[in-house]
Amino acid sequence: MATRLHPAERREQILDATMRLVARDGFARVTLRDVAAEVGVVHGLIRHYFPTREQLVAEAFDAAVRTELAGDEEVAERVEPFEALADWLTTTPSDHYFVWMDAWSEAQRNPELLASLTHHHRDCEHRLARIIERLTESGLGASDDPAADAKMLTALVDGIAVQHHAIGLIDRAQADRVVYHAAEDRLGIRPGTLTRSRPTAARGQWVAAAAGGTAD
Amino acid sequence: MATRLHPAERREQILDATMRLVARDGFARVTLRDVAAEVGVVHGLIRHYFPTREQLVAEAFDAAVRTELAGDEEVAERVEPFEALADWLTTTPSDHYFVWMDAWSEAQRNPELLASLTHHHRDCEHRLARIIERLTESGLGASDDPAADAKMLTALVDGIAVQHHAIGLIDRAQADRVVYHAAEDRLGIRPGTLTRSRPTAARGQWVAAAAGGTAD
DNA sequence: ACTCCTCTTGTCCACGTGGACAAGAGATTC
DNA sequence: GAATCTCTTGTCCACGTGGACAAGAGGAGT
Repeated sequence: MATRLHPAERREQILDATMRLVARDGFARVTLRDVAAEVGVVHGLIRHYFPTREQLVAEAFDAAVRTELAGDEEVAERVEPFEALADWLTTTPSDHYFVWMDAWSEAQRNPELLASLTHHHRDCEHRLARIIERLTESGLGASDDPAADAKMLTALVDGIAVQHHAIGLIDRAQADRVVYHAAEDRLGIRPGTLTRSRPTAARGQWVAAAAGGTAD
Repeated sequence: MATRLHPAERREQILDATMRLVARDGFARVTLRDVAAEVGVVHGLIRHYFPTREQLVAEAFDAAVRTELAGDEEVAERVEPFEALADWLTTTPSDHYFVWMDAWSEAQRNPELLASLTHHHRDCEHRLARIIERLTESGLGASDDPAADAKMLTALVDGIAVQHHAIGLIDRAQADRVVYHAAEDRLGIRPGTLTRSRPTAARGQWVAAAAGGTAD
């Protein structure tokens, strides 16, 4: 039925399909048969590429985040620090955050996923620390301890994302305001400097807009 | 087999058992049969009390949080503001946070759970705002907008909890430090004033210590 | 044309799932 | 003591699950 693909392509196709389903249904609810149906093959084939369901979802998460973050670092180095900072603080689209939140709880039962999560979280934090360093170097802001400030702001962004995306307690504008305000305060930036520059979800989304949910 | 209980007792027993399992396995993995086995009854009985699995877990979460928070408000009003603040910011035990994190992602697929989550999150935030008000009234701190500061600190605490409990990126001391420092900074409190007073998890835990995990 | 080799399929299994339901057990009421 | 009501049980169902496996399909290399 399905035309024969190069193994690498097929693999990637499976990982993509997996993430699409994880974004919609959560890690725990994605079955091999769902993934197979999404790809358009028989469920036995999924097992041919990934020995267990756990490995499949962990690898899919890792690949997806890797893709999501690819190139961001170079972009962040090129644009001016304020824009890089504002982007870092606010541009993660909603469906990506659902996956992160789900990963937080799923990681307790999936060591591979935990490892991936730890690695990428640390990576994101380092990137923010680098932006803060550039900010300090160029005299646009001040930070005694970029790593500590990055850690605090990372936590704040995650917590605000929960309030916005998961609980729906605040809208996007409020979420931006809280985060920008805290960053300006913490980094000695004149209030009102940080603004959202990129439109939401400039990067590719996992869940097609056709699925019916709003993009934000 | 199981001795006959008053309906209300039996109900509560089922809700307790459910939360114990949710804390261990996550919302998505708790089955009616698991709950029945935990209580020591037949799985049909669970259905007698709760028509669907969704309602069971949502109600269990609601009841558990209600119990967890009961009395805290009165305590917070009695003790001095610094202690109330420090307690609010840091005393939630690990297994409780696992449940909260799990609820964040589960809420996307369980409207009742979302409603409960929204309600309790708002409640927690209000309680913190009240503590901040008392702080300002007594001249121990300053806040132009207690609600906004409470929102920001709530988000920070949640985000730090993710880094500590879920990802294991930082230890408890670091987590405390970040949160206390941010609160002191935000509320005009002299650095180093806030300290952890209560031992961890003074309140009842959902997962027995005998389960093997550390209490923190 | 032939042989490999890997991708791909279809089918099988034992098991667990949420849900349904009739029958039984216990207390309460009359 | 009999009727009633609700809690409780055991058993049944159709379905979906992860996993296993033999057989087939289709290129690549010779």
